[in-house]
Amino acid sequence: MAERRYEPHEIEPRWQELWARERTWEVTNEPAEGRGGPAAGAGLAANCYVLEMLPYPSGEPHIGHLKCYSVGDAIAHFRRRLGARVLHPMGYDAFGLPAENHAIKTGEHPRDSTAASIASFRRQFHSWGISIDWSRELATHEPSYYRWTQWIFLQLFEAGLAYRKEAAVKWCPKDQTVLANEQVDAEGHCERCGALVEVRQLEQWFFRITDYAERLLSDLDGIDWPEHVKTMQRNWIGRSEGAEVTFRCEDLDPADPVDYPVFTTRPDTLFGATFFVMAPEHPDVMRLAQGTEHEQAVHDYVNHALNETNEERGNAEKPKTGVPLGRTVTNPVNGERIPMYVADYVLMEYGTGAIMAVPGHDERDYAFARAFGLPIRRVIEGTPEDGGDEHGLPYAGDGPLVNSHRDFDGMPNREALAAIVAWLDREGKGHASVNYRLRDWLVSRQRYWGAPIPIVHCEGCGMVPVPEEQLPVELPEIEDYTPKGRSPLAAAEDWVNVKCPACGGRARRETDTMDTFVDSSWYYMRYCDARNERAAWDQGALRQWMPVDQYIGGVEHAILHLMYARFFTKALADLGQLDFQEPFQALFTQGMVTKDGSKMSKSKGNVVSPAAIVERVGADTARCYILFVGPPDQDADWSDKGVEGVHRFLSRLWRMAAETAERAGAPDPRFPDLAGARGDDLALARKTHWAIDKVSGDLRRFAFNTAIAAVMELLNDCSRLHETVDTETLRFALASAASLLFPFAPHVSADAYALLTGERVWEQPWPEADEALLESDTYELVCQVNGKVRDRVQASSGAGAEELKDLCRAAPNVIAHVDGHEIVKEIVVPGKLVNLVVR
RNA sequence: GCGGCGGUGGCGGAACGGUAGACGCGGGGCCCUCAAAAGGCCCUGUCCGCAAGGGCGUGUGGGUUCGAUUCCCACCCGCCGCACCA
Repeated sequence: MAERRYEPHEIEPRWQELWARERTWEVTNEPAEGRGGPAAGAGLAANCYVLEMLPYPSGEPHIGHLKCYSVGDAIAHFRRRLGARVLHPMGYDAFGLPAENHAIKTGEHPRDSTAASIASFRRQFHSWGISIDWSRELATHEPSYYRWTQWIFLQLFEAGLAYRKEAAVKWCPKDQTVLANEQVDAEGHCERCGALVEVRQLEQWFFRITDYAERLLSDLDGIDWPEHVKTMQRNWIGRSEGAEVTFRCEDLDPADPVDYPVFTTRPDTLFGATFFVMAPEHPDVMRLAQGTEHEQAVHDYVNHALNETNEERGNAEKPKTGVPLGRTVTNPVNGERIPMYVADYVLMEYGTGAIMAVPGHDERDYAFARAFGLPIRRVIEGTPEDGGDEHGLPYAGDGPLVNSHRDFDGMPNREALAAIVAWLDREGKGHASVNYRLRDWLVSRQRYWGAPIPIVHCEGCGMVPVPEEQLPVELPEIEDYTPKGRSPLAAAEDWVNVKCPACGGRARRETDTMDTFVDSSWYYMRYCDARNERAAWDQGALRQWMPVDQYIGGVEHAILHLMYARFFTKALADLGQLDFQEPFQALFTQGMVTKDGSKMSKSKGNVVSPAAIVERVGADTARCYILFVGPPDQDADWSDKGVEGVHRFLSRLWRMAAETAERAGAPDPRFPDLAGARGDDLALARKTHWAIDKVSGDLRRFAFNTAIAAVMELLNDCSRLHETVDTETLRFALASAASLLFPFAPHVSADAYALLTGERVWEQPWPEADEALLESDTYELVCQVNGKVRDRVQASSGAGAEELKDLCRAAPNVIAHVDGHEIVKEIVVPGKLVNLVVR
């Protein structure tokens, strides 16, 4: 027999070419009925949408991409072979800062460097053999795509969900540009030039995601996402129940008092409020201090606070600072006049930017009161073991009210809370209220490489949307990508100066571009109808595929991308553009791939390049290894030795398949009936069916590592028994191994399967385990004495409880351990064990 | 501080409340070979023992149970997210 070698570099391109030539993985938008298939019976939707998060094309794909698409491809293949028509597309999130920074440095147009990266990604995805429907490929920087990004912006604008307002934003004085939060390091330096970042008040575009806070929160209950991702989203939305309470200030003009609402989660402690604090950014702070002895101090304090970095200001450990405003407000529940302060521990962006301070029952207010010598009043009774100072304050627990009002004193605080809110409501001094931590999404960027915001500023008409038929507003060609205090687009004078679409008068284009998260908030819908030139999508096309059945990506997108995409879906559904509420029915988050225990990075020199691995051992080995190394939702450490082990396994599988095919003569699509097999043939048939059962179950729960291990076990049995079993039995076992491994290692599996059967494995239905062969007529009964294993004996599968007890009592080593003791109890677990409890 | 995830051999990791350590890596031995590479076979938690067998073992301490890596309580350690959120 000729020596046969596993040659991935011959096998892999051969199958890739066939799949490309026959467009094997393309699906049309025809309704599913015509296709039938076993899907309906299996309870699976006949149409199934499997999607991995689209890559940001920068340089070459890294090992994290390999993991993500290996997971997604395994699921896509499995669903297909269960009978579903699977949509599995690919695209590129092509706008963004790295390409722009590269352009600033080298002068190369971002479009050119992006095109080069996309070509590299596309080439590698082909070389990995990922089953992609390439007919739907898209890139977010193409005018044919961002035309519809702009269209969606206009939908939101017209619905009042996109708006402009002044906001405090991060500003780099050296680069003369606004920075996104993520471009500022922990110490408050600009990521690119290292200059200290400032805060500036500038007009910016926002999406009104806060309108959707409640639905974004409650709809989490209906989707199949990992619990930790849901928790992160819940925390980010940060819902708090409480009350809004109005404090009145009559100091400026008694005839024209000003009302300051505050949000509190503890209206039950209202009687304990002994001062009032405003955030430094609060618009009234300077007006209030004006003319008082504190005016200069307030001015200095506010300026200092605004220039502090988040890091400095956000530190809860730092001592409380602040300045009196020299004014008072009236506590609505008892008419007390309490002093006003400005302090940086109050945040403008949460609640109303002002708080009532209850030092007796809030740690921060307590610290402030201590530092400023303000009165501290207990209004809820605690117990001595609650801790705190010599008076047991601050006390955050529950208890009856004291020192409040005769109507409420003695009442448990939770009850009092409701009663006080009801009273405030009746008096018109407050009402129950819900507050969210979530803030509106700032979407404008003073950057070149993004989708232009399709708005025209007219001297007469104000903000005018660009008419739909004029979309896309294409990016102008410019020479200099460096921002200079305004968007680089502003330099393209010919482009900026336009006629107002409404009145025909002089107008200027909006020069800001959109945050790249806008582009990626709707791409999954575009795939459903990627070549539509008349609309972003056809609703009928969406109905066939959406929502995504299985979404796959890294946890780093747990909050932003996944929240924004959910917001888009809900907003567009409200606008009648879709008829579903959630974009991703199920989510799987894959863990990171590390090397030597730490994140791969160029500076550490521990980067594993997928291209180099594929070059050395082939794509099947690389894909299989990354899924075998551990549970895919957990982090995994890359080991070159481990890769070799998987390569040996695939090599053995292919070689044995080739040898067995030769021994069997011609390939044959039929398998022998092994129901009546005996001896080793029966053992191997059983192992095969065990593996089918195991891999099927493991695939459903994303346990790819144990699925691959099961095929390894099957192959180990094949080599152990290959000389004693019938060739046909071996052929069945090996073909099954190839069939089960196909979702993970498609090329070698397709090749082995074809050698043995002459068939295309991806056209075969997923194998089904034969119940009869999963059962065995005897098994090893574990015999325990007092819970410790003392012996093992053969028992027949049909044996009853009494028979099993007898077997156990008769086991030699059981006899030795029972000797001299009394059996007080006998536990029988049929099919497993007998436990004798002795005394 | 709050929330989440995790802690099992030399290593990555397996284990519906029922034989702890599947599978792989590493290590040891052997076969094939003039030799090597490749491949194949066997052993491999730990301690005692020639063996049969036994003791100990899933971060720590308790609990529930005939039986706990698994369930409950209290801690310790590590990683991730959020954090002066009123």
